[in-house]
Amino acid sequence: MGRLPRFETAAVVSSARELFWREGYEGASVSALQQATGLNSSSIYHAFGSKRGLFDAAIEDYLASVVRPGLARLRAEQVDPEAIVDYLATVRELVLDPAGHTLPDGCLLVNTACSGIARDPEVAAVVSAYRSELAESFGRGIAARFPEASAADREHLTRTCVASLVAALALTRVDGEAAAGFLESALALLRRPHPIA
Amino acid sequence: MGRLPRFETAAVVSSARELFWREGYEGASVSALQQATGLNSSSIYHAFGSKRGLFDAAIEDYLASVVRPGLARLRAEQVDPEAIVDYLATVRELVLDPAGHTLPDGCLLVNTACSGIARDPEVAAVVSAYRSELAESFGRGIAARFPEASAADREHLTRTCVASLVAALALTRVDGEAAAGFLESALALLRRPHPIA
DNA sequence: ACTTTTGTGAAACGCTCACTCCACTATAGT
DNA sequence: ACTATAGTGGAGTGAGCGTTTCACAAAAGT
Repeated sequence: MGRLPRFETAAVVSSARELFWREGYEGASVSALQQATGLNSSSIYHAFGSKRGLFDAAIEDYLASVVRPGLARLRAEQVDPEAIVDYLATVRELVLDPAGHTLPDGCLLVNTACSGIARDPEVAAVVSAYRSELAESFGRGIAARFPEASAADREHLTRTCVASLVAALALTRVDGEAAAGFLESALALLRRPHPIA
Repeated sequence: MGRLPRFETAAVVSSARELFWREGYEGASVSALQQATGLNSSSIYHAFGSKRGLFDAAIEDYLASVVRPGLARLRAEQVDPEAIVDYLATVRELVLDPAGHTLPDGCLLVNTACSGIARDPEVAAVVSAYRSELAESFGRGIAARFPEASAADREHLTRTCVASLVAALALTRVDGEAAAGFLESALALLRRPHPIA
């Protein structure tokens, strides 16, 4: 019953996600969100309650449409020993793109962690869960690559790889070469025969 | 000639630096800066030209008063082989502080890199130079610790340590334990007898 | 056909933003 | 003492912020 919406929620959230990714939560004004989504503010507030509600939806969409597809091979039942290397090498290519068209704004969630809204406990929990998810996926990739290593060594290597990724995404905007360097050195660790001497 | 200022520039910039660190460039409003510094807006604009001018001064002060003193032992002529370990261990303690009173907001420059103002080329250059400065200092610490390692190995280890620091500072706000974990794993690399097997 | 429910459009809300203006005060040089 | 210069206080600028309101449009259930 009632009038049908003239928009597709998925497309709206996807547009909002792009804007938040580019401009950050504080930097994406509601009027810019109106332009990006094609909805006017009354529809936005009707559908999502607040700018914050749309942001939450955009984060969910980011995880579902950007993060998890990228991690798919690391989340599979059988993990390819090359999967973790391929993942980091792919991100390295993206941040190195000279035109900067592919991954110009780093990671929506890393950017969020460094912004004021990260003081909101719910937002902090989402970013923290994202880091856990990265760590779990990377851990599986590293276990597949170094099956004979100790759990402690794999744990350290996993955290180092996650740190290299987070740092690369944090600095993509200001220095793509440096970001690629972080990933290159993480790859160097993964290309050794054993994780720890 | 002319009336003398009723404030000390150093104290004003230091207060502004704290506010920008806590709230970010966009998040620190001019009226909040008035409260923090004790100056009213006309004095701020007279002395610094713009909010952005005060921000630039705050960044300079951050480098001079926070970053470089911390790196002092790594910038000395003779670098202690323990200096790089001590540095990372100290940061680890700071981000782990349960009350979060010591380093609650990560790094002013990392936060800046993840915000909208990082698209300004001058700001990007300052953050990029900060990363270079970190890398050079860490490189010296690692050369002192692993004098017999190859240049390539030291380079990789340096970048991995810088990445671990940057990632820890990026996530301090949302997950201090995870930030400490990044540093812990970097320390594990440094505590091995040789950087690469 | 009519009621009920829901989405839409446009205008406006009070508020804060970065910034400016100007009269006034205070000092240094002459 | 006077002039030139520079800092201060306070009110005010227009623009933009997130959000709300409300009359109206459109579709589902009876």
